[in-house]
Amino acid sequence: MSSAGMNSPIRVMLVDDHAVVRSGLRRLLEQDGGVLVVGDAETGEQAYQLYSEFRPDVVVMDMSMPGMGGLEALRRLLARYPLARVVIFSMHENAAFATQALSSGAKGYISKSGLAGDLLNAIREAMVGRTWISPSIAQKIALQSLMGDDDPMRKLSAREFEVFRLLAEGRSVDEIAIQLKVSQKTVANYQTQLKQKLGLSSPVELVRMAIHFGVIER
Amino acid sequence: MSSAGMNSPIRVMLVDDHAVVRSGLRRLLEQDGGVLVVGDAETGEQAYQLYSEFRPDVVVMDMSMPGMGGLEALRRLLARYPLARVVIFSMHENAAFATQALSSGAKGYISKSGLAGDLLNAIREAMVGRTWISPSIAQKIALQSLMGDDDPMRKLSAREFEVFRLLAEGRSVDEIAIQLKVSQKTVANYQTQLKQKLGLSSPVELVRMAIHFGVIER
DNA sequence: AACAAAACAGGAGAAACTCCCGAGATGCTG
DNA sequence: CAGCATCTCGGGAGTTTCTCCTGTTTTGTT
Repeated sequence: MSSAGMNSPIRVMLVDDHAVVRSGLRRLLEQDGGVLVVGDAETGEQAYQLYSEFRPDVVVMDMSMPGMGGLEALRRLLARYPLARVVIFSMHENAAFATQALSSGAKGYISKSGLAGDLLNAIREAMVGRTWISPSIAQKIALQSLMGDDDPMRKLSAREFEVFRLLAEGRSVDEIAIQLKVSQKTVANYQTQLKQKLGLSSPVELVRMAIHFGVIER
Repeated sequence: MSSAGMNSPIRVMLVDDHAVVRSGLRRLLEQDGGVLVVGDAETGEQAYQLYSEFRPDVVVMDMSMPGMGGLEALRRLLARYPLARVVIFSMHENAAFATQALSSGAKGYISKSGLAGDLLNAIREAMVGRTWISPSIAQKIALQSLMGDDDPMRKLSAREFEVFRLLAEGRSVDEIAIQLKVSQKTVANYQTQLKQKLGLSSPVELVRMAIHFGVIER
């Protein structure tokens, strides 16, 4: 990182659907961290539109947002602005999500339940092109890649994972089709593929697997 | 209960698929409790066949057994021998199962994680025709019947509950049909009814409800 | 005995899923 | 950059699975 303290601050854009969270983060980052929050957005769509206006160095994005959701937003943003540096800030203390986010191109994955310093670390690292992961999550990923407890979730493509998640949350095929703006046919086909890839025979097993790997709560 | 201590022991039959558990229980009951274990069985089917041979005063039966399972075994046993006194001995610290067992005619519902004395209590009470429930479970049932947290599970008949449980565990309709020795048609129909009674629209919600009420783990 | 509830299952049509295929996009990799 | 693999997306056609309705038989209750 560029040596001492008198540098110009890192320009950050916050994306989170909860206004209070955004305010809190802004306060936190600006007071503690040599960061300037140049703008924020409530949804992935908005982030996508405002990115070119704010021109942030780093985007800090919540993962669970209404609408397209963080993962989808991440991928679209990167598709349009390949040089964007995005740090995912998630409530999911969970390897499956992290893997997905990172392999979709995120520069960091930070758990909301971690320390404030972690987020700053991630932002600073992202700024210089490196990747930073919450220690607790790094631990989990490392562990499960060492153990044979191999997460079948990693075999899923981004889109597949998305469909998997939505299915597990109880959305119907039609709802998902609408949300992702594709045909029911496509979603139905994804569903079939998922069952194959994960070795599932019933929708019920899908849910249980999702719960087991922490993709959904409860 | 018949006054003092010099009575002939209570004749008990143990039904549990784990041999070690049976041995342990036998030891426990015979040493501490004025009980004579006159026989045991590993499955519901076996219990059904051996009942008339052993003629126990009380049957102590595990609830989660392979094959037909404890609930089914209980109901068949009682169908054939209406005077049988059965105490259910379960790993499920859980009101839904208890309610089902009791309303199927069990004389007691004891949690495996409870005290040894509870089981003896239940056996002695069953012997004289009374019903005994683990205090912790009694608490739960009492609480939820006082609170409006009304367990929709109680609206299910025994058979419905069974099908519900198996579905939630991820069994397919066909598997269930075979296991319960009924047609797929019947199971499919139960499934539809369940969704209606419980207000479920997707298999996913079924699993979640099952987890919420402790019918399945995780 | 009469009645209600539960268990069981068939038929017919609707909905959902599977399997197969192919087109267009993107991304590596030699 | 050409070639090959992967991903995304969806149509067609057939199969399976649900749903809704109906009816019989058993069981339990008053």
